Amino acid sequence: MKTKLGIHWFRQDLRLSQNPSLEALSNKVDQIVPIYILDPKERMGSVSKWWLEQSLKNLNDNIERKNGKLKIFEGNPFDIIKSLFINKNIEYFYWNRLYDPYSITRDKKIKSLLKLEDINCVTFNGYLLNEPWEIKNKSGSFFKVFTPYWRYCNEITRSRKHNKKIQNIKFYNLNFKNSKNIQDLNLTNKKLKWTDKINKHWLPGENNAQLQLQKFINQKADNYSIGRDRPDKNLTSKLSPYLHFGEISPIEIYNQIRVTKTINSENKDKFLAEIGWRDFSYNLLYHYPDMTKQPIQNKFNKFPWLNDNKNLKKWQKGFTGIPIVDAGMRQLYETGWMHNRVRMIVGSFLTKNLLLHWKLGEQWFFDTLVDADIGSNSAGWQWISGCGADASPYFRIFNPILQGQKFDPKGKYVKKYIPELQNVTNKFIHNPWEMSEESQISCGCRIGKDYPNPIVDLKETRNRALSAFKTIS
DNA sequence: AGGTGATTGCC
DNA sequence: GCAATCACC
Repeated sequence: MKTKLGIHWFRQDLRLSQNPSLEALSNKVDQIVPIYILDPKERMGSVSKWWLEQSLKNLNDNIERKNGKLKIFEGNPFDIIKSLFINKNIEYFYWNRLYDPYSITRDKKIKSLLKLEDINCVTFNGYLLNEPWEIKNKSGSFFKVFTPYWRYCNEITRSRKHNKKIQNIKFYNLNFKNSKNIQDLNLTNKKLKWTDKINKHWLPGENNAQLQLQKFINQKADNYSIGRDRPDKNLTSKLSPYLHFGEISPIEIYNQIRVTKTINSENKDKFLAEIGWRDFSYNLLYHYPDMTKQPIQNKFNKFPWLNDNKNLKKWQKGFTGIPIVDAGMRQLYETGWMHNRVRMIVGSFLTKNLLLHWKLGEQWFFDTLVDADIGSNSAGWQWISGCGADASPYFRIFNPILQGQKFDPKGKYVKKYIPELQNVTNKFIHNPWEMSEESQISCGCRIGKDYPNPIVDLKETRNRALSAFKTIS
């Protein structure tokens, strides 16, 4: 009897557990041929490439434990997929959907190709809690504000039935002459020392994603509601990169958190809402496919952004003279990640105080974050810069001194990433330029020499931003 | 998912 | 003198 074969195309679903496409395919075929295609046209940042390489290795290890091998390709997915069926006995081709405009267009074409070739092609949602096109408000439109969006989505996600699937995936090692090894993809630049540093901070892969979730549930979730805002404490889940690469399913996270009795409802609700923000971002991106490049409020096309490459560079490398901003930017560059509270602060500083275009921030974050994700990243930048769907401009000009004092009261976070400020007293840790000359000398930090003066005046630039907003409203 | 400046309320 | 509160940005 002929063995029935099907291909599962791995994309941002680099996991074997709770993978709807894999589960459905297992019920249709005897053995699954797992493939991954590196699509050079897909936007991917430097740090993401590093993560991807690690994650593919981990996935392949898990597949090899089940006697298969992840087949890797590089190039235009349409052409590669077309070539896979030549002289091969493959009847099924399944994948989990992606929701960014590039993937949607690309995958549509591939789906019609497979139809022509008479291959059974079915796709699944393994990436979001809900399909963006299914979520509508009472007037039949999509939501533009998070709170009502989440009230609705949380309810339907909660009341949905979740069947625990029993895994019995059988892989098959099928040979293709155009397949490659992971290292042939050249995802990491060996000359670049940058990713060596990231290495120390992260363990990519499905197995580690599960450990990370358990660690969050057991050690952090109890203090999440208040603790999540404190960059000086390690109380966030750090699941974002795993979610981006699909090393863990958002539905699984949602359900596990929901059923854990030891987490009180306030902490649960706050955390689930963060998972909700991720879906909300894709809800926006689905309905505003130009969102990565164009402001959602088009009056922002007239906004008087400044052109100042020097200030941009100082922001990127963490030399603005504002401690909480610099600490955040240095954390990002060093670890590939930044605490969310600080992301908002540095975003507000770039777009409001420096008056630099939010796209510049979007690009830098996309290149340097381990969790760089088209949806969350562009939605976040539009939100903080005030051109997003629900933004009101003056509402989000953060005062980085107050933010620092409130969320990093002892300057522990600032000192961790800015050694120059090591011996500055609590009183001045977020505004060191206000120290007397004697204090500067006695704490070994002369402002303007050991650590820069603020590159802009906070009060002045706040007012400048407000008048800039007036010119377009 | 804020900030500012003015006013009020309290010592 | 100062913290809490509010209206407005």
